[in-house]
Amino acid sequence: MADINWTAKTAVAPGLSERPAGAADRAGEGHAPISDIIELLFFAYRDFVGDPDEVLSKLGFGRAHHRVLHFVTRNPGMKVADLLDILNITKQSLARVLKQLVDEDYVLQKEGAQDRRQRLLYATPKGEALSRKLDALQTERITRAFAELGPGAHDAARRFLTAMIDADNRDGVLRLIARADRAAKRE
Amino acid sequence: MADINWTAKTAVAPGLSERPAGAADRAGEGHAPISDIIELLFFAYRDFVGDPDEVLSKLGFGRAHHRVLHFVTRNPGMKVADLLDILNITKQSLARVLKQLVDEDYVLQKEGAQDRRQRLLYATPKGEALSRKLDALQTERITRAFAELGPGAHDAARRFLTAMIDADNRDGVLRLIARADRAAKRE
DNA sequence: CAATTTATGTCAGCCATGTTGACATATTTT
DNA sequence: AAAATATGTCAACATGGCTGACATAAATTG
Repeated sequence: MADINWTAKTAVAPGLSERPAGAADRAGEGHAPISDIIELLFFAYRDFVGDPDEVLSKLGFGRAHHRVLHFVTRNPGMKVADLLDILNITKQSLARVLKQLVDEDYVLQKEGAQDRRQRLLYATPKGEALSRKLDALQTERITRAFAELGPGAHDAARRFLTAMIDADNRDGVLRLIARADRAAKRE
Repeated sequence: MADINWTAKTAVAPGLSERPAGAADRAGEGHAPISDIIELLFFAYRDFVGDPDEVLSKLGFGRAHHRVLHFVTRNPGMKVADLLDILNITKQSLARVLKQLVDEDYVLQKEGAQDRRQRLLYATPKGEALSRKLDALQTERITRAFAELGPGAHDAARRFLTAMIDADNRDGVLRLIARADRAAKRE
């Protein structure tokens, strides 16, 4: 990850680059514009997905594999159609990465008990281990952030992120998360 | 955008899909695990970048064009090298989208005054207009979220997102944002 | 001044992951 | 028996990352 050294010894803002940033810049006159959130979200997300990417690339996998593995591990026995809805991609796109995960024994598919057309998805122990490893990297970042920010940060972050989701998707997402949390607790 | 109907009439959690979600699920015994943030971030970011994507595709552009146009508009006169550092991509990747933006008169390049090797980047009026339009979509989502959440939400979100950025990048990012904000205010 | 470094551009090709369209197969539903 | 559903698959294409190699002009340095 390269760092940002936008030193700007240009026509625009010459000599400003050595000024310290931080609270002083935000506390000034007026409130900061909303666009700070646009950019912070870009940078935060970039770093957030960057950690797992390094591990994945060593295995010949990419972000797409991570997403599939994550949701399958969190929701054992989910249908292919459910995964497609969550990821919001076509079945052909999913097929490519899913096939690799199945072939390399990270995920397995079981015929549905009630409906034998279904291929229910489960993470193998190998898959669970990788999923845990990848999630641990992201969890570490989040935990560090919350530790810095003090109590209430988790709740604030959750509410902010929830409010950023399309209104008609929010309930589905919360339901998904709640169910997976309950299932995880029962183990 | 498809919605999520993870109905789960499967072996795992039969019949749970009709339960309402929300506060009740979170307020229960113990605190929710961190993984909710992982998933909320995924869904929030997906929707967040989804809005501009629709507009962009009509113009034959993609997300990459948006990013370039956004940062160039916010930081007029920036060097190509600075943009590369911000986006964290190779110059070859940048060249592809930048060339299109220049060819179609959204961005222009001026020779640097002090250093004539530099090609300083500026958005044209056409480019600024598109940038504003795209940013407006994202701003709308953010503003709606903050309105729902009440006062303090903006600050909480900013602090959370900042804390999620790699520590060694944070100052650079904050500096970048602060400078662009000041420049925008002077206009 | 000559040599080197720097800022940028460019060609060529590869890879990951999205897309559309068409079609196949097994199973369930009507 | 017919239709709908869940899933898989083939083929082709687009976007936007990547690497490696090389080119040019301008600035910097010995």
